[in-house]
Amino acid sequence: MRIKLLADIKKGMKRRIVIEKLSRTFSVLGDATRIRIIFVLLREELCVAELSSLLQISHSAISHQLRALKDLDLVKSRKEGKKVYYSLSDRHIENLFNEGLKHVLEKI
Amino acid sequence: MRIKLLADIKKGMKRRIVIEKLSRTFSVLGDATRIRIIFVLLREELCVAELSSLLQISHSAISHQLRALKDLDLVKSRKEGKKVYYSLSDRHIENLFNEGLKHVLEKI
DNA sequence: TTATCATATGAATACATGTTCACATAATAA
DNA sequence: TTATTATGTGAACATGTATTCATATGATAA
Repeated sequence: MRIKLLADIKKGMKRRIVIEKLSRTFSVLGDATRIRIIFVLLREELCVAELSSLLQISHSAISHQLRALKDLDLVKSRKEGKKVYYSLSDRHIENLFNEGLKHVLEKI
Repeated sequence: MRIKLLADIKKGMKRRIVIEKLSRTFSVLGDATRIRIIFVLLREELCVAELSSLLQISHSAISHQLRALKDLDLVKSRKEGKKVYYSLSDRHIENLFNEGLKHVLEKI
């Protein structure tokens, strides 16, 4: 084992909080339903009923998943009367998706 | 509901296989142990024992996680005598990480 | 050959997670 | 007010997953 190299790498390791947050962010993207939600939100902000109709998933399930996405700051919401419109919270998400897609499409 | 918009968005939706593969890829990144493995592999290719020592995780656990990463083509391996050296399989992974980090560090 | 080292793997356990169901809010209409 | 619409939420169930343990494989050395 290359002890010196390992010690050097160890110094450069990220803080635990960063690791945790990053893994939780990827984790929340690691679900087909949430991926589909984000895909359509890339096109347009949508309310719960529209997402439910588009993806053929119950209002409740959509709502639960939107909460998960919101907890990790991946989507934001805007109230308009009874409806709540959801959209992506920033442009990094589009970049993340495009990088992920590049990787996936290369290996198919 | 904006029926016409929804129909239009529906047309642009990705195929199921792409959604599945992408979500599985993000999912495999959604674990602190695997994130740490990838972080150190960004610096240098490492063998199982080195990863185990560096991250203070059993050989077996490391080996299981490396398999998960390899199944999704995130890492590749190279045998040298008794040892097996692992490294990242392509440069997209570094970009993915950097985009993820940007998002995470912005919200901390 | 046998012994040792490095890694891989299957089973089992414990924990995490997605969906459904029932119900609770919140906003508007009647 | 009550009724209706849109969304949110807690509990429960089922499924998925990470780690440990024991064991297996593969490579090298003696």
